Amino acid sequence: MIIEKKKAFNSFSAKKGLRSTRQRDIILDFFLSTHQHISVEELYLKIKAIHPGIGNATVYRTLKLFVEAGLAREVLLHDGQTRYEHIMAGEHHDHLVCTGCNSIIEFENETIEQLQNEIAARHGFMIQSHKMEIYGLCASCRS
Amino acid sequence: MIIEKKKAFNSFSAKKGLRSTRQRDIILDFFLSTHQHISVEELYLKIKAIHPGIGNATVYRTLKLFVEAGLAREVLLHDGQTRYEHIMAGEHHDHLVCTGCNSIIEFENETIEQLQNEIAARHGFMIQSHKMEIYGLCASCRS
DNA sequence: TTATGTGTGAAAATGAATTTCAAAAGCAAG
DNA sequence: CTTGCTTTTGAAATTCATTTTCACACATAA
Ligand SMILES: [Mn+2]
Ligand SMILES: [Mn+2]
Ligand SMILES: [Zn+2]
Ligand SMILES: [Zn+2]
Repeated sequence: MIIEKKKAFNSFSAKKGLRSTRQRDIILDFFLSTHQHISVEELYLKIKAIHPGIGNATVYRTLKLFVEAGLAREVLLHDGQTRYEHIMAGEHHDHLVCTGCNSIIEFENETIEQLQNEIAARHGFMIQSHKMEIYGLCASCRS
Repeated sequence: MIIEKKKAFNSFSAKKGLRSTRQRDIILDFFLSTHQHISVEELYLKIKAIHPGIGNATVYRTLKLFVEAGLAREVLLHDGQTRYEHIMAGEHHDHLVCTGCNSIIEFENETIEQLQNEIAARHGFMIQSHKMEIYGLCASCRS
């Protein structure tokens, strides 16, 4: 929920001693109103259309704060741009990425996550995060 | 085996009508003699130390040929550089990446691959490739 | 309101990767 | 071998996402 995310960012800011600024509010509003997996440039252009004063450096800086605050996750696909998606606390999903139309299908699989834990344990490895991307052709691009 | 990879690259070159050049031979030798997950810049510097005439553009170009030929795979971790690793035909593995010391542990898990197939099938998706990276701390970095 | 340090935007800088282009090298035909 | 045509190469320039710089604007506490 959007209001909860705003609250989450406010408490993150407070805890970190960050100041509350008009720009961060705007960037958060726009980010929360977008679809998933938006690139920084795309988000910047949307914002600039309405708020021409906002600079791209601020958008870059602020998206990193969102990641730190746990509201966003970096998604690196295979175009040269860093993308961000919304996450809710404790939520996780992985991606089917269509190499034909660049669409993305999200999925969760508890069994895989469990197997990952076993693999890590077997190597004395402590998991912090993971990513899994399956590349191929989506149903419409196959036909 | 190194000789087999050279043969594989030769037949790829022949099939594609590529010329056989001293530079490509050198780059292939150096690539095959490196450890896994080397960045283009790293490989270029190693080569340049012995063959100062070789340019980095050629190294970039040639590594892409190796991927096309099926000898190498691109590995994108979270430093800003593209890395390449050796692959044998039909082989696949995934990575545990230590965020402490940047070391990489490789693993294979048939059950996960199977589950990936099921997930893809469920979405009418035809898999071409996939990647899975688990980030965290390796055994030595934990202590 | 003022003082202090943080945040911002424009512009410059960075750095990986790609492109350009003239010169060099491979290769097939003669 | 030589010739002629084409691909490949290296140096330098270019691209493009991202980061940094720095002067100025702004948030906040006193
Ligand atoms: Mn997603
Ligand atoms: Mn590997
Ligand atoms: Zn598609
Ligand atoms: Zn480690």
